[in-house]
This record gives sequence, structure tokens and C-alpha cells, in this order.
Amino acid sequence: MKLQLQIKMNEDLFLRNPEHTELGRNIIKHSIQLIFQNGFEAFTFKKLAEDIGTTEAGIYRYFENKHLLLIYIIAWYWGWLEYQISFQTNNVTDPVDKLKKVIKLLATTVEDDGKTIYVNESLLHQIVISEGSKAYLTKQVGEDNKHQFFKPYKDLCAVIGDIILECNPKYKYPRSLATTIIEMAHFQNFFMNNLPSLTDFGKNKAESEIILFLNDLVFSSIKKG
Amino acid sequence: MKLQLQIKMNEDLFLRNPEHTELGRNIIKHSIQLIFQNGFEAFTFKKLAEDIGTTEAGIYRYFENKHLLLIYIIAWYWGWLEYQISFQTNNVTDPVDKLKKVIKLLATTVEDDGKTIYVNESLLHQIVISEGSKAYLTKQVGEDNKHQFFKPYKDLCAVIGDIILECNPKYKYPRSLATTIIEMAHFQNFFMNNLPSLTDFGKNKAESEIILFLNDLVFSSIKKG
DNA sequence: TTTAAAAGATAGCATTACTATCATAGATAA
DNA sequence: TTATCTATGATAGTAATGCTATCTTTTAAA
Repeated sequence: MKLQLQIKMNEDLFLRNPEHTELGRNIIKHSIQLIFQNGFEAFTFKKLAEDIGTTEAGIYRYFENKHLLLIYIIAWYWGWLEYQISFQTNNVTDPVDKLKKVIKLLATTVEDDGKTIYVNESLLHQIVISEGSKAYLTKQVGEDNKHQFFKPYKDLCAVIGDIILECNPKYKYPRSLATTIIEMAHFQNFFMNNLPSLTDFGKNKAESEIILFLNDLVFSSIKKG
Repeated sequence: MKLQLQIKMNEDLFLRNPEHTELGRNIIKHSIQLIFQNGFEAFTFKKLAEDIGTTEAGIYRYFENKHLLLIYIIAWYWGWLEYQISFQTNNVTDPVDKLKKVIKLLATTVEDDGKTIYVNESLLHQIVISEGSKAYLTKQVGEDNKHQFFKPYKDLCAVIGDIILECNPKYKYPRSLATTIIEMAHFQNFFMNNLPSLTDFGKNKAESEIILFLNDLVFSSIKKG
């Protein structure tokens, strides 16, 4: 039996549910490819339509604009990652081990596991690194937040915050440390590959070193005493 | 005698030096105001021209496009901040005190000190928080980096990294910790004000708490042993 | 006083970001 | 079976954006 993962998405993000139709799934699939290749700024619904072999108007029937489409795929990623975390930390009792696992998941390039046919998680991970913060670094962040568009990110942050508290119930900044881990897992990766002198990983360009850095940062902060 | 601060800017950033003419200084001044008000996405050279009372073509004589203008004002900020740091940590001998001063400078809303007539540092600080990472989170980051556009950020990172090494010469990740301090000083501020559940500062929304968090994070990481 | 540089005025053009309308193919329900 | 509903396709159009070009006028330096 082939398992297929379904992420429950916020209905306000789209006009028509892209998961329900062939065209919809193509929109997700090809937008991930195009944003990965050309970046979000150069990405347009016209180019996407051409890539799919449909018309611009066709895309607009699913998404109001490219910003909402970006939020959609980023939110999908956070949902997917939270699932990965709950799956991979299942049966792990030591919260320190759990947190290490989380850091590793955040900082490691994922492989496309084929469990989601129209989403390439590997490309999506790269998009989250380079374009992820553009989802909320806007003037509409307040409006978007009212629609709960960032709930998957917040949920993930809460999950990680709780693991941090399991490690040390007296630690005072579990949420902020959680966002620090998430953002730095991505920024250190971006810097390592694009502006290496901003990091200490320019020589080897190895994700494993980012993990060591984050482990050091996190566990010196939360250790009791 | 009135002191006036001059930041040496990379000549590749502009076609005509905006500091040398009235129109040029107006471009800087009004673009800071407009980007602050409406965000970088909604900012156009047309609107800027109208705001100043000149024409679109006039702006294009100074800056090739709005992305280079953004890099310009962000780079200006980093240059200005490095000056503030060297000024305010002058005569401070204890590297721990120095680093605390740096964290405070990064995380505190600056006041417009009037030393730079056409730059409002207070607005600029807000822009760096909301728009700063858009300067490098692009597909052209490699090209822009070849032009040394991010040198001011790198220099700042190196300065902070050196202070970290003064605190503990054996600490292994001075650069990455420096970028973590810089980015988190801004991201925690943005989150606190816009997506507060991502932080532990939602209740009071006080910058002082961000400083406490960063101090805790940094000094538990670099303390010897 | 001449001359060069900067700014103003205006035009134009390709692309972007949409909205609207009408036709058609396939599935579904009466 | 026929009616009808839904998704898609095809096409058009429009305002705004992101430029480039040219020509004239003002300002400032030699």
C-alpha cells in the first residue's frame, strides 16, 4: 500500500483548492520549480502558465496573486516539517536527543521522498531558505496574520519551544530560541553558500558544521545552572 | 563647529553620486521615507519622483534600479553602525562590556541625531529590520557580492567576530555568532511587533527583553569551559 | 563669456498584474 | 437522454511598472 501524505491547508490562501485538480497540482509543482530556478522576484503567473501549458487566467482562478502562492508553498513546507519532526522524534524520550533531531532536520537538505507526488521537498527546502522570510517581511503581514496564514510556522515554533522547555523548564526564552534555531538553520546555509565570509563554514561548506554550531549555541543556552 | 559624518560608499552602487547634489540627497531622504511608509515592494521610482517633485528619468540618472538603491541605503546603515560601534566602544577595555554595548546598539531603536541631514537613522533602522535581508536574498546575490556591495555588512560582522574572540579566543564560531546576533536583533524585533507568538516578548513588547535574550544567548555560548 | 554638467519635460515601449467575456469539453443529475 | 454545471481554454483589454531616449532649459565652473 502506498501512503500519501496530506497537509491540511488554510482555505483562505486559495480561490480553488489546488490539490483537487490536475491543473491545481501542476500549479504547485511548476511554481516550486520556477521559483527555485529564477527566484521569487522574477516569477510571474504568465511564465508559470507557459511552463504548465495553460493560460494566465487559469492560474488566477486558483490563486489571487503570487504572494499568496508563495505563502501557500511555504506554509505547506512548515506543515510537512512538523509532520517529519513528530514522526522522527516519535519514541525518542530524551528531550535533548529530540532537540538535536529537530536541529538536524532543519539544517539538512531534505530528499524528495516521493510521498507527495506534486511537491519536491528538496527544491522547496531551498526555496524556504532563500525566499521564506519574504512571506512575512511585508506591509500586509498584519492582515495576513489575521487570516492565520502563518499558523504552520507558529505551530512549529511552539513544538520546538516545548521541547526546549522539556530540556530545561526554567529556560526563559523558548519561543525566541526556537525561531533563532529555525531562522539560523536557513540563514547560515544561505550565507555559507552565497556570502561565506559571514560564517565560519566557508572552507568546507558542510551542513554538518552548521548543525554543530546550532547545537553548541542551543545547548549552552539552555543547560541548567 | 558642526561635525558632519560622511560614509564612504561603493561607487558601483550608483551612476551619479547622490551625496553631491541636492536632488541626489533628496532621493536618499525621500526613498527612506517612502520605503518606511509603504514597504519596498510598493516603492517605485515614479512615486519617489512625484514625492520629490522631479521626474522618473531624473532618478534613473542616479540609480539603475530600486534594488541598487535599497542596497545603497542598507549599506549606508551598516557603515554608520560600524562607526557608532567604534565610537561607543572606544576606551572600553573589557571585551564583554564591548559586546554588550554592540548588542544594545543593534537591538535599540536609534534616534535621528541630526549629524546626517538627509538620512533619518531612526526610519532607516526600521527599514533595515523589515527590508534588510531583501538586499541579499536574491538570485543576483553572487553578482552583487562580486561588486563588494555587502562589504559594510561583512566588515561589521568581522568587527563583532573579533570582539567575540577577545572574549574567548577559543570560541569556534565567531562569524556565525556575529551574524546570529545581527539578524536576531532585527528578526526578534520584527516578530515581537508583528507575529508576537513567535517570541517571548509579546506581552511587554520591550526592546530591553530582546537585549536580555541576546545577552543570555551570546554569553552562555562564548563563556570559557 | 563660454561651455559643460545637471535637471526638467515629454514620449514611448515591453512587461507585469490583473479583470472580463465567451466558448467548449467532460462529468453529473433529472 | 437531455439538461446543466464545472473546469478549462481562448482572447481581449487596461492600468501600472520598469525602463530608455531625446530635446530643452537652467545652473555652475573655467
